[in-house]
Amino acid sequence: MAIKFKNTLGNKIEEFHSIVPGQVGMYTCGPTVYDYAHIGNFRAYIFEDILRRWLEYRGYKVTQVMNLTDVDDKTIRESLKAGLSLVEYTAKFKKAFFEDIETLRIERAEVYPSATDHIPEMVQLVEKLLEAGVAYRGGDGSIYYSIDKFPRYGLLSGKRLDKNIAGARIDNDEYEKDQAADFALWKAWDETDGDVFWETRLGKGRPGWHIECSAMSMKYLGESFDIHTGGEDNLFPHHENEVAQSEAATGKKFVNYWMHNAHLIVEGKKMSKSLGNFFTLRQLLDRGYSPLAIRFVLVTTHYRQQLNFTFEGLDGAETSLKRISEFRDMLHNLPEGEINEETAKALTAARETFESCMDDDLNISGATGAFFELIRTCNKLRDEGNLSSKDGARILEFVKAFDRATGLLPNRENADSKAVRLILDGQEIDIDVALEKRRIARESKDWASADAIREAFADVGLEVRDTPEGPVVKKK
RNA sequence: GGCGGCAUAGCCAAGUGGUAAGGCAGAGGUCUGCAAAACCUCCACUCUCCGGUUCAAAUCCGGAUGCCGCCUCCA
Repeated sequence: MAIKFKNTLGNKIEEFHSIVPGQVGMYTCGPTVYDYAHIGNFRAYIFEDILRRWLEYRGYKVTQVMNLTDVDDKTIRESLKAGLSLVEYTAKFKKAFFEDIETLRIERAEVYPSATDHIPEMVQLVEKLLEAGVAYRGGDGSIYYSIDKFPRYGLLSGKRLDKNIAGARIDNDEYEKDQAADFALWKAWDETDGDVFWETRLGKGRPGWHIECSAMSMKYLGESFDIHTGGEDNLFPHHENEVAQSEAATGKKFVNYWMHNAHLIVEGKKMSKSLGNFFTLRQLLDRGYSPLAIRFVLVTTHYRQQLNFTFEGLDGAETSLKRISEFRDMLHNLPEGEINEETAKALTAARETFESCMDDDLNISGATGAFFELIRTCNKLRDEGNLSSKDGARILEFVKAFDRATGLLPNRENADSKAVRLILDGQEIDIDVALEKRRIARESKDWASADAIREAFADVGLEVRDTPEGPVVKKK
């Protein structure tokens, strides 16, 4: 079955077919590196991560390009405020960004181009647009794109120029431009830019925001490529402008599939600094939430559905992850035996549901539902004594596949218990010794001593569970 | 004002014509010295509301209400 995606261009769900069979080129809108990224930003990056993981799962070789916007109004303003050069300032947040995506287990893109490293490419593209007659120099020396020259303008976002755009902005300072909705390709330097400028054939200045994505995507992915993603807010004007710039310059279709993720809200409200519900990843980690729980919350809601981020949900995510983790541990500790037909059937069903849900425009909620159903079925079979290590090995293959697609599995905690020593009655003792002491205490029904030993385990973050096969020590 | 999206239990959330997945939380139970884990049972006769189409609607159509996004570089 083919993968299907909701294509913003045309606003329909379509079968996905790449330009080159077996390969996908995708451009995913990345961060503007002027501050630490917040969970709303990460929702977009996680959606893009799930997208690339699923394409890889289905056998595509993915080339993902994610831009780093390191020159724009905000980066300039903040670097000036901080008294740092633009390069120094943005370097700090580039580093933070890479740390954060690592924390959230977001797979690395193939290329992370920075805008400031691609000024020549942008200049060249702007020159092409000037030659083509769709760009002009405004009264302020900046170069603007004339949207009247591009008949398809508005096709992607569904905006109609006559109705909305012209009337929407009431900005009487826009005298430099022919038309209000024209946008800057190249911004002539002025004093608010400080020492941020490039001397180019276009004059002294800096690139407009939209041009970097056209220039860099085409450099690394070609003039036409498969997928372009971003948050829904980028649809207009950013992506609309990208299409206009790119297609006017090349005469070719820029992108085949556009995908946009919905925003998130926090506790039912729009996330904003003034409401105090604005969170960076780092703030949530400081509150003690695990990276994987945050990932779980961001991953398990369909990307086109507005996500309500709640702390109750975050707590629930921690529990859900523990359940998955317990399940995997269980599969590693099964008795010898033969393959059980019932297990094989449940496994096949779970896998098919999982995969068909993901193929259907990345329906991750349905997909994880199938996975949890398998967990319950298998746990039950295990309780009944109908699950063997052979079954376990097969199921583990699917568990690994689930992890490849979602990145949700906790690290396997092979609690290196032997190395840990406990403090009991002020004395340091080995785990094995403690367990033996506890066994003796329990045999003589000395529950107080037995519980004290369990407490000692708890003090070093370990948990003792009594099972029919004897005590098991696990990390908490 | 223009355009678009969404509304399913305490919370998160799937389901797009055939009679409400899944997770978390909660209640009771099995097992256990106690725990933990796991399992079992219960937890939406109903999908914001009002009409309509249909043998049949959470699903399609119309209307109302509420929330969200875009319409100056915010994922």
